[in-house]
Amino acid sequence: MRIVCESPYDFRLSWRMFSEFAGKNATREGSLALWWEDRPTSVFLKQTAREPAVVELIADPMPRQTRLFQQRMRAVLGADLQLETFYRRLRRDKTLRPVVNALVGLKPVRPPDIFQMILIAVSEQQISMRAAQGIRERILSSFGAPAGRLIAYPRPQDIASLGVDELRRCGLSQRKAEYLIALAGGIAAGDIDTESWEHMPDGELTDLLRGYRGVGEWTAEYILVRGLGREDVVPSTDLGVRRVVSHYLGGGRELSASDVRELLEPWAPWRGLTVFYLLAHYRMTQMGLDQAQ
DNA sequence: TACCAGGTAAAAA
DNA sequence: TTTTTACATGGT
Repeated sequence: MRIVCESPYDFRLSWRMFSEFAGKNATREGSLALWWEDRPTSVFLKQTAREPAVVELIADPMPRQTRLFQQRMRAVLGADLQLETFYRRLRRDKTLRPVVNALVGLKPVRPPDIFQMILIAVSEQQISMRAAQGIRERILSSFGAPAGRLIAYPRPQDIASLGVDELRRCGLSQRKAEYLIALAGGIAAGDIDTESWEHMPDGELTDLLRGYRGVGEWTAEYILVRGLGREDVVPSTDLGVRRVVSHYLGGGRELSASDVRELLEPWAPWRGLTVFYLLAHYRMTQMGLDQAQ
């Protein structure tokens, strides 16, 4: 299967950011596992051309409804995201110009499934990314579905039927286990209609999500920007966001959430995407830029 | 060892 | 109504 993406697009660079904490759900080299047509499925992705940007994809087993699958993969890759206007705007700023220029073709990769994103978000509440990753690995091992060498995240119906202590044994807190089981049950039963989330306006959807137990401001915004590709949404209370915004735009001083909102105001309607670029640049600067290539 | 890490809900004040 | 507390793991 062949996916043509809006260029510029650098798949390797983009995938690095996604796969860093993916554990057994995805490899650094460009494969991932997901449930598709009721089967755990492995997908292998590789960019074969730059201009136009083409990603070749092989799925195992191959989906029957290839059009829907292609649509999903386009969303995962951010195939329709156009970066040029965003770049033109950021390059007018002398601080952000080098950030953009170091990361040309970077797009946020979306988790292939919205419940997977919910699970990631809840697991990352409060504790470090590393600690959360360990917990997710145990959830994958215990309740995920092997697909080749990888493991697909459990579906809502898989989590809905669990007892709280089964998730606690993976390292989730009592509370988080309750949140996830209730959310999974709501989705499995159809009371929570994640399909309808796709086309709701940012503010309305954020409010809806915050109505669910376990989903506060941070989690709702995190799901919107990372899970649904909402380019303007920023979890401004997020410690990592406050750190990078301070580093690049705030002169290194400690920032409150409202400081973050104020400093990012000029970058609408790409505030979320701007922060993604800052986070990516910061991370790569820490690791050394050569490794990023 | 203690404390913090890409928060949240519920108890206490 | 606002403030404080418990919670889970992993790194320092």
